[in-house]
Amino acid sequence: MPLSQTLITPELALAFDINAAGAANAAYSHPAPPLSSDFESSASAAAGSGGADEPARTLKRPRLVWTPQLHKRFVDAVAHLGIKNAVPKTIMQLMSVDGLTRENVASHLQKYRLYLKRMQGLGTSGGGPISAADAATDQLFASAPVPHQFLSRGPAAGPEPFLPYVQTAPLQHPQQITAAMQQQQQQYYHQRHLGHFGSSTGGFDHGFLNRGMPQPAMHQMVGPPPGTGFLQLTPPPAALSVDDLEPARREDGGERKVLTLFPDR
DNA sequence: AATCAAATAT
DNA sequence: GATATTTGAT
Repeated sequence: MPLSQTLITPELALAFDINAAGAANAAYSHPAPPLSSDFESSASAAAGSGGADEPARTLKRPRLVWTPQLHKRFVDAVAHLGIKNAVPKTIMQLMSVDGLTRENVASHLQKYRLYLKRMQGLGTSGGGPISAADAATDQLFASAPVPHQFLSRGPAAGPEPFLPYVQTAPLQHPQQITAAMQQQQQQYYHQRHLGHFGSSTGGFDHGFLNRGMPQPAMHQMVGPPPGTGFLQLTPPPAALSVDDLEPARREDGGERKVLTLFPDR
């Protein structure tokens, strides 16, 4: 283990960084220019200088939360790349979410592939039982439509014609965005609570059957359950930086503190 | 160097 | 339980 790192604990360094970003956070509302220089985008600089004081590599970034919005971006990216080119690096680049790392994508991609594989198997025949563990992890994946090409057996399709967000779409009003996001959030939590497949005979209630079906507004179940903390990376109309969000705090005990972009309620 | 899938860790 | 990290192979 590198002795050079032991002088400053990750917590200390992290706290330091929070303070540095604090001023910017105060003015949350205006579109924060990508502060991304701190993290992995500075890899080249770090390599060049060879200095030991590069925080980017030393610092633990907060654990990424794959919101339905973010996942949708992921799926779109994969779809547009075509299965051939859909590898972590390119996916990450296409998504153009600031602060998103290749490893974030790789990890997610691995899970997503397992999900797709399971789906194909279940297509025609009765299909074997899905493990409880698998079913539990499908929540997120069910939130975004699965492009048809993913389920086909034939040779991989090429990149799709239209490109969605390489160029930033014209901005909507912040209020509208917030509202839309909240709706999706509600839906997400709705699924979390009522989720699982209750169906007994025959019909599965897989998420992709929900394609385009607007859920009637339910009771007002809002906001994350208190106590469950997470950091949300928002997949932005324009690239947003993770740095814009207050990093989740990790303590030695493993306790995590929360932070969400959305107003609590 | 990237990627992948499986196992394992947090 | 969800995500990260490690591992070993290509």
